[in-house]
Amino acid sequence: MTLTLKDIAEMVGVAESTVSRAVNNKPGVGDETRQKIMEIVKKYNFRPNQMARGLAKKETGILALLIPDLTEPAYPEIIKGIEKVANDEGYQVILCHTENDLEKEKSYLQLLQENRVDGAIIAGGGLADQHILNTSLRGNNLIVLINSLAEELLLPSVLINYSRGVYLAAEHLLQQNVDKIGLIMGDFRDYVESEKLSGYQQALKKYEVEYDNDYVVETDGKYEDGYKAFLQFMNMDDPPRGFLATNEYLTTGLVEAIKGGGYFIPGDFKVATYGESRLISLIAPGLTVVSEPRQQLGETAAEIMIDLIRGESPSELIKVLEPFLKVENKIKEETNNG
Amino acid sequence: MTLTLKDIAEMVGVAESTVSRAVNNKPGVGDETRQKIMEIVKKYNFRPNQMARGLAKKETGILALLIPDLTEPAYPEIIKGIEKVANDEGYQVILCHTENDLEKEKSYLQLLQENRVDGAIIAGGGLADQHILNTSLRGNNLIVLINSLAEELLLPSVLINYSRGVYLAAEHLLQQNVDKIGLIMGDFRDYVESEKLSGYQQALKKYEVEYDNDYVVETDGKYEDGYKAFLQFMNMDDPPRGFLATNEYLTTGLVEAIKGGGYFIPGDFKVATYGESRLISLIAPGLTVVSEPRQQLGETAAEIMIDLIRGESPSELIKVLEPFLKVENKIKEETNNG
DNA sequence: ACATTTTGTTAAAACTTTTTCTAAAAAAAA
DNA sequence: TTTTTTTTAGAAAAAGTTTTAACAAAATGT
Repeated sequence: MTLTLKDIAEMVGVAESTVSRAVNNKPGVGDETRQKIMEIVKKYNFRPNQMARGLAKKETGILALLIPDLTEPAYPEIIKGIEKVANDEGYQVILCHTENDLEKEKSYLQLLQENRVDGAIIAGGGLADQHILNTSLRGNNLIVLINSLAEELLLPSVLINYSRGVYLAAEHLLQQNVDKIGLIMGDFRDYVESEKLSGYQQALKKYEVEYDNDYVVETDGKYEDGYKAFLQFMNMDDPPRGFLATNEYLTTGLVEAIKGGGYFIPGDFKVATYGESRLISLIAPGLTVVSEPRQQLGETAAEIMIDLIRGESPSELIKVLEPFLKVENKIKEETNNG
Repeated sequence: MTLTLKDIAEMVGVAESTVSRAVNNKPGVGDETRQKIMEIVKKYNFRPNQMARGLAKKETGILALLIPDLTEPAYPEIIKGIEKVANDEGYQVILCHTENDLEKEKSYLQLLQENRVDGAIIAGGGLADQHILNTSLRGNNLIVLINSLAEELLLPSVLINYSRGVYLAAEHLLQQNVDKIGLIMGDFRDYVESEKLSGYQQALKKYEVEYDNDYVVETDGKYEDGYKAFLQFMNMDDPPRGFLATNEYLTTGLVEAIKGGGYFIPGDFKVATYGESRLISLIAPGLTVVSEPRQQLGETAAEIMIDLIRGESPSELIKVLEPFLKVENKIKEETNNG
């Protein structure tokens, strides 16, 4: 049998409201009364029923976290960050694995409507944006986005400075006198990928290297695409001496193709990749990696969420975190000017 | 403004209890009354407040899922299975990332006490067992274990037949006339690992190959350990021509060492590994893999949990699922007898 | 036609906590 | 000492749903 406030009130011989105040560390309870109550609370390890509390306070203490794909290496770290902040502030996190399925996403967002959660953090977006408009999720419903934008809806977002990340990686290659860099990317229409391309172009411009479309391939972002891209590049008259791939799948394929061709990294080819992962560090420990502060990404999103819940509007609607470069496992200081 | 049962009752002109019955598809409501109610419910997209419902029914509709480490490749799939069943049955899953931290685990288990969750599924166990005894989590508290055992506590468990998995892999190697198999393992004291060793021994016995301790190495289960193990084996007078590693980290290290030595798989060495993963399939697509029904593992655990919640005791306390062999990406029929 | 069962519905109680209002007691100020 | 203020505590209402008991109306059986 779990005790209730009422039980404790009876035991101590006070009113329930007094026990409630004592348990919640609120003023209005005398010292000896408080002590007597807390003694019993401790003895029986009493914890207030969260359902009742939720009903009374119109809060649940639960956040929904919508994730499209748990196997993406970035998510466990992001989740960790969110959980950390949320738990520290007394919130629990419900995991909602959407698998890029609109229906699932839709049904998860209903949790908000049912007052089951105090807010929803949506990672990886894409589907969400247009969708949220159609649902009744407006006004007082609390949503924070990770890695996607919905400015028209005035939803807060936490992002990485993708273009800066690719800029740093390209710059690093250029500084090693690799002037022809093969860029292997995912879908251009994706906001994140388009930002990355822009970073590449900025770096070339800065180092006065002419941009040449032939050195950029757009792919589906899979392992095979990275592999094929290398072979394609090697058929060029003037093949690149360095490569930059924008996700771990592409990079893995690329590296395997390079190794398969009997070449060595970084002796024969310099390779940089966007995004850290165990896969990458195992396959090619010497790679230059653009590292994102993923845990911080999650922490920031959770902080904004909790601020929103508490009625404080965030200082900035869109928060951009800076990536940094890890050159062969050593962290490189971010240079300001070349 | 979100509507309540009361609002709808007023609109239709019936009592709240009638609306409640209609919404929950319960008997005792006339056909036209039911229809009138459901019309309004649909029109305003009414959803009952889960806090109030939880309070009244003494249920939350939420399950806690304790996971030690999200980056382990098995967990996303297990989680998927749990979520699937849970959601189908109207439950949400709270993700509790314990990071093998006793304190975190402890605090998460308090969720049960606070009536925040209807039950907890604990994956990977280890810490939990002794611990649960000390907490007040006995009697009516609902716990299901995944990949660990706590028979003394009579907690239901869902397991994989680890020994059978390793048996199948070893058998496959033996059938290819690899009679010396280098077995690279994690910590023997771990129940799971000890089971795997037993499977290896069973296979040798079956094929009348003498067990030799020199061909078995116990390690910390990391990448480097797999790498070093290969070098160690190659220093033997009669090195193995085949290897069996019991997790993906060991396997990755092993494979890299083999490749690094200029050897080929499966030409020079046959390699089998326990547990599928993207890493493995990318690095060495030709490996023989012991594949676990991970999603089913999650589904089964969730099913047992929900049965328990509904007051049905599970048919068997310990449920063991069978792994199967994937020989170079082709699923091999499980043979009954050699 | 009467007793009995079934059906449809309501009113009230329950679930536990928080909050607001109010009364009493204690402390401080006049 | 009296008045005012502050502190402490209780009683009651509110949160939104489900559940129970109660009751009337309708249907069935005799």
